[in-house]
Amino acid sequence: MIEVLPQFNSTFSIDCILFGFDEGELKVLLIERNEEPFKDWWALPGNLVSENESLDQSASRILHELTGIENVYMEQFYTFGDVGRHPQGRIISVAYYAMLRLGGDKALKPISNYAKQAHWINVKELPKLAFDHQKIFDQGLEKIKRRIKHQPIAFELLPEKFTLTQLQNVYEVILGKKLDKRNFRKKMLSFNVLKDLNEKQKGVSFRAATLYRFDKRKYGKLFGKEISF
Amino acid sequence: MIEVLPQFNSTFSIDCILFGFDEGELKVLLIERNEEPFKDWWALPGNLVSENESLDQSASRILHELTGIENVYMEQFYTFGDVGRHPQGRIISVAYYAMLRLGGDKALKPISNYAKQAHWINVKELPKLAFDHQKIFDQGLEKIKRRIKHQPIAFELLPEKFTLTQLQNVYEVILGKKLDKRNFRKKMLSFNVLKDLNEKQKGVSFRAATLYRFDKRKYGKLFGKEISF
DNA sequence: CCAGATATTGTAAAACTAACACTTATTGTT
DNA sequence: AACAATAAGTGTTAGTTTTACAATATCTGG
Repeated sequence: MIEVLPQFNSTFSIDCILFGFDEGELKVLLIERNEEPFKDWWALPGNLVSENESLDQSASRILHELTGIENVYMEQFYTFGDVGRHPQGRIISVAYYAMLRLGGDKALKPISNYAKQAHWINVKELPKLAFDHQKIFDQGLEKIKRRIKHQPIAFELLPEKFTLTQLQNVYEVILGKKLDKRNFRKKMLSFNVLKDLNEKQKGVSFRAATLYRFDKRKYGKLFGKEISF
Repeated sequence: MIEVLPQFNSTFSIDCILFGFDEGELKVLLIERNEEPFKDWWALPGNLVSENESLDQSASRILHELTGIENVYMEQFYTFGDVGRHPQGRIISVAYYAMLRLGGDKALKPISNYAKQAHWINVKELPKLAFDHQKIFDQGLEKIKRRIKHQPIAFELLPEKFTLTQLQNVYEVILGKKLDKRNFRKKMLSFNVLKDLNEKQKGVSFRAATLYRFDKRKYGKLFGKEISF
């Protein structure tokens, strides 16, 4: 087999935007870099793709290495390849995003040593980011805004059992606008993808709300159809 | 500056899906390869990215080299990076699509010598394609189906002056279903992006239809809003 | 039992969608 | 000049979806 030799040094990497939802705010997982270039800067978690893994596999591996999390569906959304984007050579980056449940069972395991620390940061209070990561982030946020309007993916950010008000909050925070409570509930329930658990919220000092669970089986039927908010 | 050396030979390419519309059919531009691998196979036009060009620039260059066409908006839609996708090494491909007016002023100039020939081929009669190009094509077609439902991009496939029936044909062919004539016209005109040219079709042996032009200024206002068919 | 906090519920007007068929204009033919 | 052929052009109605809007119910803690 004749190998095609690249005419110049080049390679490709994955960057991940991990969205989380906590205390009524949309968060993104950032790491503080411990190595040059951009030492001490905040950045999206990412890494070079290895020889024997596909892009999707690479994204899963990187997510796992950086967070300990497995079995999360990540979606590729864009590839960033401006000439000067990486100071150490021609490296293009394939960007993925995922939406995670924070807290609960899946706490974040320590991050590999290439980062000083990792934190969930409110998307409204982002620090200056390394490389072109601000651009990547902005585009990722736009992507989930569009997606959440058409597919009921907001569940992925919530604990397994959640109230309709919590769900509405997710929509409001991502879309950046208030929604009408009655209309939201009517519409959401009409999709028939929420299972009423006949169970109430606990530990609140006011009327407890009904808990719901996302019904994957029914979701399959909805998938493909378009919904909107 | 410390260069990051890739740990293995790898590089990246662009593949373009060029959609055209002719004789009531959706077409795609394919080349017949003149070199190994996949010599004599049909393939999407594509090439390696050069050192000093961004991905977008590379896509424009490749489009120009292969078709002589310039100033067409191409949109990146996905990056294909399975391990075995290219028999000559680890080459991932960033895929773009564009919608072109066929015929008229912009005839295709001869293709560079790396292809035996290039042809516009009906998307319903595709030959077996090289590499993973069938997969790339399928995904590109899905993409424009989704996009045409939400943004009035069908114009890009038509000559500058067109009739409503021609426009409806584009929608029907891409969406793969018949649309109601009255409802289509009502809706399309309600977007206010078509300028009535007070001019009639010529050379037809039946009642001549009114010609319209796409109004870019008004389109700007619509953009962002969602429409649907 | 009262105050505070949030959950839960319905209705009416407006906008949009979907279904449906006949008349008009033009050309070419007899 | 009539007419056959062909596609252009046009409205209405019923059904569905969206929007706007506010009072009552439930629970907790003091």
